[in-house]
Amino acid sequence: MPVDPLRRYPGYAIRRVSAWTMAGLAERLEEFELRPSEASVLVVIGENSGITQSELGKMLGIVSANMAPLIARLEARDLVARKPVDGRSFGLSLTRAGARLAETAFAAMQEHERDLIARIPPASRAGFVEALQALLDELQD
Amino acid sequence: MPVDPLRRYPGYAIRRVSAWTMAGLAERLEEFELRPSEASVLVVIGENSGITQSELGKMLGIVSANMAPLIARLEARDLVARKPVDGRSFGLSLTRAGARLAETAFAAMQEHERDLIARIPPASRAGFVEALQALLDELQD
DNA sequence: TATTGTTATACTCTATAACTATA
DNA sequence: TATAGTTATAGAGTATAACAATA
Repeated sequence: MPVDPLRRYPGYAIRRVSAWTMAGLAERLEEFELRPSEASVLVVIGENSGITQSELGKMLGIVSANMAPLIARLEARDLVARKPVDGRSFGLSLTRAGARLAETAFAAMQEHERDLIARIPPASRAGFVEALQALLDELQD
Repeated sequence: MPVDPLRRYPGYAIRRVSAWTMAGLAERLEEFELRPSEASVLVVIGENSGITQSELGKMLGIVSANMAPLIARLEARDLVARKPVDGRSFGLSLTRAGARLAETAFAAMQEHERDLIARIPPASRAGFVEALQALLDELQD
């Protein structure tokens, strides 16, 4: 009987869908003992060996204050190595174990993405992806 | 020079866009001293006077353990009134001040939604909204 | 037994401020 | 002065467990 006055608003829908899909991804990554943010960091380092923390943070929208302990955890697990590039910044790279885990985690993430897309009516998939890309471009600044 | 391997994935894009738009909404609601979750609760109660906490939580995806303190805060500010409907549940309604604030906050939320839509290329808006509705329907269970 | 609401607690993501060290 | 990174702290949303009271 109750009426939901917010359902029709895309911003509200994004919020709900995001929370839902992130919970699903977190569950999927649990077996690797990786949070979503940690998995995305591993994948990005794997594709950009030598990237610095600040570059990584800029790409993923993670402020440096949060990046520091995140990288520290991955380094403590011997998944990521840090080598000074100058006196104040580090080049990040994956260890053997890190590269292996990044690949497995990325596969899980891609499977998760496929499951998500599969739930969208085919006719609206293209517009959905285009709109998200446009919004993501907006926030790249 | 660095390459972002995640940009093209809609699930990842949803996560980033959600965080961004929610931060914008939170900023917009700051002048009313309302969090996004509190504002949405006010609006839903306004449209469904007498709704119980459990019904409200089911609609908005808020578990009862988190609904309790949220409602308590709104009641303490004299925005929401609780009347027992039976020995264990309460019917929620807005006070005069609550109704006034709900209306103002809803207007701000709608303005925020308009700004979001305006950033989407017109050609992909329909698909975007349709896809989100389909996903929201999925998670209604 | 199931439902409603509460309390306590914890996790994740996000953010700001203050700081050190280096460019 | 500006940049890279660190530490401490806080806010917001989400979640589970344990519980009391009621249906």
